[in-house]
Amino acid sequence: MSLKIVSPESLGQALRAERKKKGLTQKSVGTSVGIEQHTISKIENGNPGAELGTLFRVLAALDLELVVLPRIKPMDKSKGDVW
Amino acid sequence: MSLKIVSPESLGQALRAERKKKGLTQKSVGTSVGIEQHTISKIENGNPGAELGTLFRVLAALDLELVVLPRIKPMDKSKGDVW
DNA sequence: TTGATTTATATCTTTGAGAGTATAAAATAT
DNA sequence: ATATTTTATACTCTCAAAGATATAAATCAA
Repeated sequence: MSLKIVSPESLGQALRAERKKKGLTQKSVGTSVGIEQHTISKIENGNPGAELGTLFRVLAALDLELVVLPRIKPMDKSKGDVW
Repeated sequence: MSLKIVSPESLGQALRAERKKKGLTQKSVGTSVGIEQHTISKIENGNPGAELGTLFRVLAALDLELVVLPRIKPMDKSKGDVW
């Protein structure tokens, strides 16, 4: 269901969740696209220095794609917002 | 409308489109989140070595977020697929 | 067309990523 | 509980990102 991804940390969480959902290991994912297991580990743990090239290889391995959306201001019901 | 983003190139295109939609310059975007103009230029031009930290700063500057989705297999009408 | 703004390139420096390899720690299975 | 698998860390090496600064090239406006 892919919640808001706004940081290397939340991205890492999403990637790990998708990988587990598919029953894959960091090693198998890495091997399928030529990336070391330790690199996958670091990305999933929120490494902000990870490279875009690496990210997209992981996405390819998991058969995922990205979408860019306007940030959704999380509604605060106490403020009486109506959506 | 944010098409499939599956590479540093397509990501760069999306970022550039969103920035222009908001009428901002690479410099203003960079300044707002502490990134050099030339760095924004490289990301928009598909630099695969760009860092995730940099990407999310740009997204913050543009008030955008990411979503991870399963890759949509582009339908081939000639194959008689029905969706 | 000219002048100004915006974007692309370039150099030098510092810093860290990822490959390759190894191993420790944690999680899973038997 | 113990063996096995998976994930996290560590170290060296090479390479390039981004900062800082400058300038060329392209785009836009008067």
